[in-house]
Amino acid sequence: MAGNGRATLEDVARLAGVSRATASRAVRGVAPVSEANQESVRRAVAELGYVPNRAARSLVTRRTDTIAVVVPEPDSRIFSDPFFAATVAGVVETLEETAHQVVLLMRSRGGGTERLADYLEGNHADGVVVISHHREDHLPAMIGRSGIPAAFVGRPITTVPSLQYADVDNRAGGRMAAEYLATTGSRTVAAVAGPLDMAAAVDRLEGWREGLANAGLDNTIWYEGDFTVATARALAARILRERPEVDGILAASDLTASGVLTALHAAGRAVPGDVRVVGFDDSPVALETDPPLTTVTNPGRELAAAATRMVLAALDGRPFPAPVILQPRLVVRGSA
Amino acid sequence: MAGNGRATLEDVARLAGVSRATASRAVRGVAPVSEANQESVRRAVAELGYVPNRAARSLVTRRTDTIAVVVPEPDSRIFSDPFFAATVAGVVETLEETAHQVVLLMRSRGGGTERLADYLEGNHADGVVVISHHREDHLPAMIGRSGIPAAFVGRPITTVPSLQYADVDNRAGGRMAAEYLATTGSRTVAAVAGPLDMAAAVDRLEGWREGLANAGLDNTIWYEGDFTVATARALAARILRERPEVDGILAASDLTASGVLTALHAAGRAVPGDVRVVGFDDSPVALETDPPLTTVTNPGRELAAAATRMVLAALDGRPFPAPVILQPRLVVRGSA
DNA sequence: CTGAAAGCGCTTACAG
DNA sequence: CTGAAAGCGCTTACAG
Repeated sequence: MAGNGRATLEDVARLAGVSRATASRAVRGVAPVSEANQESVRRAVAELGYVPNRAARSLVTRRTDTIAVVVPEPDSRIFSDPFFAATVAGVVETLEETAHQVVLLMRSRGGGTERLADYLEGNHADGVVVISHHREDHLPAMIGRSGIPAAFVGRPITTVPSLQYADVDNRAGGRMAAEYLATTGSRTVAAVAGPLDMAAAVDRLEGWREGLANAGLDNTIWYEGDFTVATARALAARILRERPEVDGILAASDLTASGVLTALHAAGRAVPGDVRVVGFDDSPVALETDPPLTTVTNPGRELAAAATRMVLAALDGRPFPAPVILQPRLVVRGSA
Repeated sequence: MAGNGRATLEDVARLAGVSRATASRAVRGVAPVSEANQESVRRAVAELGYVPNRAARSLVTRRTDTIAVVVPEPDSRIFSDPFFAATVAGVVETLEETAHQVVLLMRSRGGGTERLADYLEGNHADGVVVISHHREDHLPAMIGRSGIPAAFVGRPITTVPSLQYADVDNRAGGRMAAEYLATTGSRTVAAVAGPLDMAAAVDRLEGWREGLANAGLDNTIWYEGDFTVATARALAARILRERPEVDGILAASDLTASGVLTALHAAGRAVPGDVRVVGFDDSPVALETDPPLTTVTNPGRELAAAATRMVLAALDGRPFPAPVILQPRLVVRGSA
């Protein structure tokens, strides 16, 4: 056994009475190796508690068996949004099955995205899944330059050909939400959008406006937010001041909707009696608010799993032909 | 240059006109190497865009320059708690400076913690920071067995000698919260605890009960929760049913408190008029509720940074002598 | 189906 | 301060 107490493939081979090459093949389960040798190697591995040395393997295979999850957000609060939490879980779960390790890359506080670029260009990961991408992080270009297999959770806001992603049809979702409010009685509908440097925010806003226009309602009352509760509250309060006649509010996320609800409560407006509210995400938050949220589905876990599988596919040399777009559903609960 | 287009140390050495050994020393910035050679290596590195191969380095140094963040939770919703989000950010930030990569290890859904054990015992990481640890994950024992340098964010619930951790003094924090309610007028105080398989929940509950006893109040009205909003709501509703005379509620976290607030609103109880509420964490949530929360500080980011530095110190062979315990403060806002 | 040999890209005694 | 050489622990043609 090696000096430091950890068994090497050499030890396994010796104990099993085979060559290192055969031991290597048996350990990895790649043909061809006789049943008898397979068995003795298996036994030797168990007895020695052998675990392959990742670095040694990586050095020759030129793969790191590492996928980076890139969260180009300077602010950790992003995690507090259940959508992103689900997203991270989706990546981790999918990669568990393939024995890839998941490296977490965040944007440094106050810093830019250079560190991300260095990491990616350093070939430290085989592939990357990008979560929560904003226009000015320039991730699509950076990734294109590095040539690393990648997929985005959510459409990249910069259109780059060949860039893979998985997304929900946010525009259709927005349309559904708006048309629902319109067809069930709301006459004056305002919207609290997400940050317009993110594709999801842009697409939902477009969908809302389309839906309201289709229903013959004014679609010009909207405010740009940032997916946080605090901003949503402030904007909702402002809406009530500036447009007291509003009887419906479209929120860019469930977290946004919960902020809207708080503002409505504080102003003494009943929900859904006076003002009806529709969220987006169908996250656990939708069940925790009072009343529970009518919202649009946006399955973060599945989207992340799909994006991860895209990266895995690219690594296998069989890239996906097209983005994965999931159709959203409207879930009606108490808020509208 | 290497066949695959990436420069190796060999290429750098050749271009700089030095040996590989000298190039290696210059790249790492370890003495001794002459100024002239330092400069030519620097130039060669820049020209070739050289980045050291992590695997090759790791193979000889026997370090991976990787720290694992272990989140032994089967449920990704844990991330949605701003405290944990802050904690992850604290680790990532601290490790940015040292060029360690951060591997994210979660417990598999429905599965146990064997995968975590395999990973740790496989020497894939140099050290580990544990976040959100429960009694039955057996992480302290597992880590003891593997011998890997580790630190917990939050006191491990199983007392193991030499185990390092950073925590806030949860008991003192609980006491402060309870005594504050008692000395400012609450007569019947109930508590919504966290899950009692976590040390933070146990310690806060003890602190509350001590504080209430010190003030001569009944300290037997408490319910075990799980740090989620939904459970907190249900328990608060139950408290109002079973103990309608309650005029103060101690919540195990800000998220818990927000659930309590929702239940109180739904029941038509004014806060702080009828019932006063104190949270724990002083997270962003405390500013988002209505009214904003009176709460106890629990700086997740700093605790995580401290735990991370403990691991780093252990890797340098200078382990911390004792756990880091931060003193909490009570922050008075609108809810009590 | 199997093994001897080369080689992945580094770091680190060692000798000078 | 510098360089030649060994070696970290694997995988992979290649030949048999």
